[in-house]
Amino acid sequence: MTANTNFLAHLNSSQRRSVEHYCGALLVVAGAGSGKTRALTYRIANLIRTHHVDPAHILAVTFTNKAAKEMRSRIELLFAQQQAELKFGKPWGALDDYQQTQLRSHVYKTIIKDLWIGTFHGLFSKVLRFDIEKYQDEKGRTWNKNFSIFDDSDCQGLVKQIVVKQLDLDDKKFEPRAVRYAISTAKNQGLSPDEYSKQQNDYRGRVISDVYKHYQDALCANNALDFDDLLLVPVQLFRQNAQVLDYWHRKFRHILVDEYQDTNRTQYDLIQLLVTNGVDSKTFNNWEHRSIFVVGDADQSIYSFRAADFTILMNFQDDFGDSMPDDRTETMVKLEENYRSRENILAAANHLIQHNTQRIDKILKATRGEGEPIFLYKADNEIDEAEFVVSQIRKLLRENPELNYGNFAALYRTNAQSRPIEDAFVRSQIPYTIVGGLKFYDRREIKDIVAYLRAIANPNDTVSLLRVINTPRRGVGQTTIDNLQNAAQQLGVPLWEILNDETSVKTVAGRSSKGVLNFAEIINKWRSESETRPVVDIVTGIVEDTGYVHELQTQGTDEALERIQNVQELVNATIQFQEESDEPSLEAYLASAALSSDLDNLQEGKEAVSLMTLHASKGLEFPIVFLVGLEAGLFPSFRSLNDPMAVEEERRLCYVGITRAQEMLYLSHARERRLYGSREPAIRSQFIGELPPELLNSNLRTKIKAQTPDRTSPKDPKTVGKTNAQTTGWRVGDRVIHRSFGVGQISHVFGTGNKQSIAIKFPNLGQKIVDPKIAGLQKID
DNA sequence: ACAATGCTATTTTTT
DNA sequence: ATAGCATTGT
Repeated sequence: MTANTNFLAHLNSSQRRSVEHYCGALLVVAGAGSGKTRALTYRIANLIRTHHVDPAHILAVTFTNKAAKEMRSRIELLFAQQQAELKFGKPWGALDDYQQTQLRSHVYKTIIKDLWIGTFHGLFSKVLRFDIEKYQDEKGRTWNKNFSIFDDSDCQGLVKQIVVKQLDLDDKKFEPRAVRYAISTAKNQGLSPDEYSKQQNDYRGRVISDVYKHYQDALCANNALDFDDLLLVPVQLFRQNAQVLDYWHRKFRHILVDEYQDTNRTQYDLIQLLVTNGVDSKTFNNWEHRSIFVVGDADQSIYSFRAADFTILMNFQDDFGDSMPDDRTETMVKLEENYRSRENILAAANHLIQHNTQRIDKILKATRGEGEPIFLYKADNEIDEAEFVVSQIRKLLRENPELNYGNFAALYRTNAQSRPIEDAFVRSQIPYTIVGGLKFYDRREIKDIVAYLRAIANPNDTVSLLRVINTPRRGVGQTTIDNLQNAAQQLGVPLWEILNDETSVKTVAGRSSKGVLNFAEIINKWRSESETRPVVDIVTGIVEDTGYVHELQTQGTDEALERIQNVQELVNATIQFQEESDEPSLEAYLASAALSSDLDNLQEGKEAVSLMTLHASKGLEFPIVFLVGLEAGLFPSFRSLNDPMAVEEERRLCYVGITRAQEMLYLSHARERRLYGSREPAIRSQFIGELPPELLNSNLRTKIKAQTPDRTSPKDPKTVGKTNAQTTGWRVGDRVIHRSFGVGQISHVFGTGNKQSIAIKFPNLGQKIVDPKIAGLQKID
């Protein structure tokens, strides 16, 4: 047991309590930089090492694939380090490279391989590969295990088809994007088309529900699922098939969820079902050899647009925990010591976030000394702002030889803001990597090749077939395609059945049949090859047989050249996939491609400045951070301005940004910014005024002073009188009327007295959390 | 069947 | 500003 004591030694008491948690429920409220990844990885190691839990019984959910990868590798290292002592009697560092690799690969085979670590989407798409054939939806629709995963643009295309072609509606009035979003929201609330339909009583709602039905038909016809289905289908399957649920419930005895504040309803349902085997959480109490361990920070909840709901985190104590107050509870631990940022940075972050009304009370405690003041730069325009970033990077590099480009990050609200910064970096020859924006797998050429792969894996995937039936050009035009599709529809068979039948093609396609037949032949050839050959071979084979790269070469433009490069990168990606994956099937590759994000490719240790959105920066840290574009309407986004809860989310986003910084933080805003091509005047963000002025240095003469009144200040006339009459007495179930949201029903009450906030469900707006002191609430009897 | 031209929405954030 | 889209022309 010496190894154990050793390994728990460098943890503080809260971390230690988390790591040593064995059975039952535990909520770890983990502030930014408080060592939550360490808590998670150590706990998994401790379950296996101390409690002899079989790795195959552990399910760990992360927010990104990158986090999953990192978690695996950290756990691997922990075990490898232990075994270094056991097998070689030496500390890890004293081993040579060969011994290290040998140990790591041994650990991988015996432990890591069996752990289920991944994102919700990744993990449950894997579950579906096993069990989707046991699922049937309310209309009897079924899927098989070769299902395709449709990305956002595939889905939007489907919706557009339905709106315009099938229902003959105006796509100005029913924007595919908006309709798709509505369907997605319905799915995230766990509503099937029928259930959704029942809730609609206006025209628009009924149309959307109609589109939703057709949309499900289309997905089914393609044997395809969208992102939301990857979670919703397992929930429905678990509910309709007790044996399937029981199997996974027995398998996943220890469940860990990271970033719990950003889970949505469906994700919660999955966790709830797996933990309790379908029993109500409140009556469930069989925690023998079983645990649920979630880590999160309500202050970092920034995905409500994706239906994330941090009240799920705030309800954890009632759902799974002992519901005791904070000072007596056994099922919650707070990690409040911050090991990342300097005190000045933390003070700014703490100060800012206290402007929010709805949060779990928590403050980050500094452990690393005061540090430099925060610097605020007021730029003339976005170009000046970018040049400021450049000049500071140069200055800091000059003055601090230990720094390199990799220690810097520039964070912004929207992807479009990267442009001027990129331009400035190019001019100044500063190396940079940009994370996010256009994803690798969103590039046209990559989507083309992947469409071939999808069509090969899943003959019913008509969307993919249509994408590439004439790519590269093989003389198959729109009329031919229409004829083929009509034929398929008349016969009630998937398009592929027509393409695969020579006589049909010749009758329907006439002169164009040569191209169609050639296409079908290529698909057939590689479909049979795919049974034995690895994914790389299929990719290179497709590229070769279709003349895809050849066509690009004849074009010879710069753009074409870049596309060729990207195709080569795809080949490399498949090789890498094969090396890293323990199940290198075509289906598994396609799943990983569909669910991968650009973020996953961020290599640390590369000497380049990182550029990314604030959302993408969650979970990362950098010695020096530039937070740019702090302007009203940009950050906070103009879409949030009339919704107090949305502004709170923007503020949390700002909090996330600030807490990425370890040593130094630079904030900037421009007086004038180019937007859509024209210059627009800009005023600085309210968030700047919410930071403590004494921590800020600035290039301005005028002293910065707080201009926004403190919302909870008793000087605010609205908060006096009116509210004192009704600060207490809010109860779940009460019907209330809200100044701007209308009538709703209270679904939850958080906290007591002055710190109270309440969640209200509004029939059309969903759930909102409001501060009763400022919301102008009235109870209706 | 395909190229060229003009029009338009796009900008919140992403698994 | 610009890329992707739709409509038009060859």
